[in-house]
Amino acid sequence: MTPSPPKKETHEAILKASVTLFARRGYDAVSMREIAAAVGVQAAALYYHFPDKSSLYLSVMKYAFADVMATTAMVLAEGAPPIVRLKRFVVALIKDMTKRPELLLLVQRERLVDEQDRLRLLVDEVFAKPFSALIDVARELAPEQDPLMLAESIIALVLHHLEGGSIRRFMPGWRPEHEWPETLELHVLGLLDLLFRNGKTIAINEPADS
Amino acid sequence: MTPSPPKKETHEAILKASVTLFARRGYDAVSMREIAAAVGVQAAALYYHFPDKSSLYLSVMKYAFADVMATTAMVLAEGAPPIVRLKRFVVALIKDMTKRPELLLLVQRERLVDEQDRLRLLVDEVFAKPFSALIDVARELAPEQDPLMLAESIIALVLHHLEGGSIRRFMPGWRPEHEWPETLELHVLGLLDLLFRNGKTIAINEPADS
DNA sequence: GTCTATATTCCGATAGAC
DNA sequence: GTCTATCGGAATATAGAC
Repeated sequence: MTPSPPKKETHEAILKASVTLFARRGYDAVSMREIAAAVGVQAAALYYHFPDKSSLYLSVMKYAFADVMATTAMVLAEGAPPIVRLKRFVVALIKDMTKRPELLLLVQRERLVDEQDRLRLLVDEVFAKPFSALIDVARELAPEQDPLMLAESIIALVLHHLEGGSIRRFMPGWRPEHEWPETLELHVLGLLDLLFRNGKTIAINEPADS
Repeated sequence: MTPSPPKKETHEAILKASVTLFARRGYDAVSMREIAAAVGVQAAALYYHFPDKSSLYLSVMKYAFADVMATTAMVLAEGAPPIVRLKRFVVALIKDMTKRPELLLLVQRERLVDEQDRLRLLVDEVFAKPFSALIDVARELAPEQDPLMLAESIIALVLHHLEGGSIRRFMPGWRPEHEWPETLELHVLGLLDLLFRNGKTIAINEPADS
């Protein structure tokens, strides 16, 4: 028998391995040979499944974000006071991005690209819907503020902490618990109480989520 | 005469051109030939000034951030109420990063690197001092909060907006004024008043800055 | 579908003339 | 200090056998 029998699922195996590699090291730094090695095939086999490297990358992005943000958007739409929906969104976002850190890395890298087509695609297919829901909540919660700016600030508070891990370790005063998701959750929810409840805590009674 | 007479300032010209290239496209995507072309010399000439590409990159980082953050740290140390110092810091940070967007890009890219030596160096030589000052202000301003988390959140509120430009343009509800520095300044200062002054505005009486 | 083999291009870096 | 010329290697991608 052949040492590695031909698999029917190579296509998806390529996508899966590519997500990890592209996320950790970026498009330029990852070679087709490397992806092939991770899958267990020769580099030439990749070109049977994808026409070239950049097409593969686009497929990887669609594959990686296929299901995300669906539950996140749902949390925002439920019938509850806006501050509660917002807090649930923050909790869900922290959990999702902690569970799949590659997604965060892919977005971080994509924000550095200036190919408008790719960005447009990513926004339309992944972010547009939950972001609209978040803007609606922001408008309801603080009508006197610019809803888009406020929505981005909420996202900033969550994502910047999660993205900063590698560099924050060296900042003066850093301790390991600064990397814990619970620490971030407590911190951001506290800020939201300060911002919209004059510091009074409001419970959120966790709904079933992802 | 030779068409391009040998310049004494080639060393700095290399650094200057490299800042732009590395910022816009990243370490891997920029070739030595490309840098040389931007300077107007042959690739081999670069190796007279710098031993190799990674050494060049390190020199580029030191060069780019040499003066920045110095004035920023000063703003934080002045004798004034902590909320005022914090607001001045935010204003200075927005101005600096708007004036030199390459710096923002370089930091964005560096946060995706996991070479600990490089990150350690960048933090020690560039960020440690102003960040410590920011933490001190945060501690003074809100003793019940974790100062490091709060400091990072302040930075998040500024940087995330500035970094998001390319992708935010496609978000639903976006308008051109969302890219204006004044819009961001007004927004963040408003949030700080909500957070630490129960919504009451406090003026900051701009000091002389960079 | 996957392989081996290879064409082609580009990379970082060096040698040596001037 | 900068040049021309080039080495050695690794990259993407293709051709054709199986």
